[in-house]
Amino acid sequence: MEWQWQEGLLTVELQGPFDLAQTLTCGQCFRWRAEGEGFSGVVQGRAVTARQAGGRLTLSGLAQQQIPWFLHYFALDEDYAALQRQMGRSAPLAACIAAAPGIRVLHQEYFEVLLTFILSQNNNIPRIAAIVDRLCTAFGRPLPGGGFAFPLPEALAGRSEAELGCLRAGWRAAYLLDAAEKVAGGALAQAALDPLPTPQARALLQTIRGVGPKVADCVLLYGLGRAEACPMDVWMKRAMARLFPDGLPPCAAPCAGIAQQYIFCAERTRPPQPTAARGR
DNA sequence: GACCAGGCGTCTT
DNA sequence: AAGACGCATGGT
Repeated sequence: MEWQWQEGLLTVELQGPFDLAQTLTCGQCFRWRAEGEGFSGVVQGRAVTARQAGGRLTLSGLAQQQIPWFLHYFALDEDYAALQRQMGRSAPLAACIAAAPGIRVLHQEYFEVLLTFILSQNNNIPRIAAIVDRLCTAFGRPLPGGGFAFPLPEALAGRSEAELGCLRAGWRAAYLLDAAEKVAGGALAQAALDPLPTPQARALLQTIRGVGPKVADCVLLYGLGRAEACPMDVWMKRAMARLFPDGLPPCAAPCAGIAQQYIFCAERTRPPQPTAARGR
């Protein structure tokens, strides 16, 4: 894709479907906030602003050498037009894509995804975001332009549950500590997971306390770039069963997690179904 | 007050 | 293997 770097501002000419707002508000990330015409967030230890105007995305706050990383972060190096053509061979899936065709599955930072989705269990999105904010404020490096980086594993490893009390994360605090310790210790460092086939990586992730099948697949999909990983909670299983009584179609299997993201968003915004007329 | 929220660990059958 | 239950917190 074409891009231009000028005075700290990255301008990308978008190819294929892309919608910044859909991408940042579809429940896959927790650190972006709508601000004015665009969004602001902290990624890769940089306070970044993003703004879309039609077929053009502009980013500020990043360093020049981070350009390729950020293009990959927004999945701008992937052919989503082709991906959607492929998935759209299934009619119900095509309908889900049509509900939010501009979604892209971000390539987020592994440790951040691990912790934020541990926090997501039996929780709601606004509160997850609030806890993540407090986590960064309390344990993240302060950034020049204000705000805080996401904490390093080492900044949390060895802390006590009492020290995490300020997060008001409840019983999830103990899970954060176990995750941080295993990542900092190397056993669950990204370098240990990247070489593994997805099933083995999934099993290793689940050795962290508080990481079950759902959180593990969120980490695989959002944090480790495994597009085939498909987070399934009970709500999602019900939606899948209704939309795909014969199972997810083969055209979606290699990118089941990406398909799942369209389904999640389409279902979440689905208008209440008219119930059968009831006498009264 | 009851119920719910992108679950998981533990304890029962 | 599958189901019930509690978990801490905050919002309807």
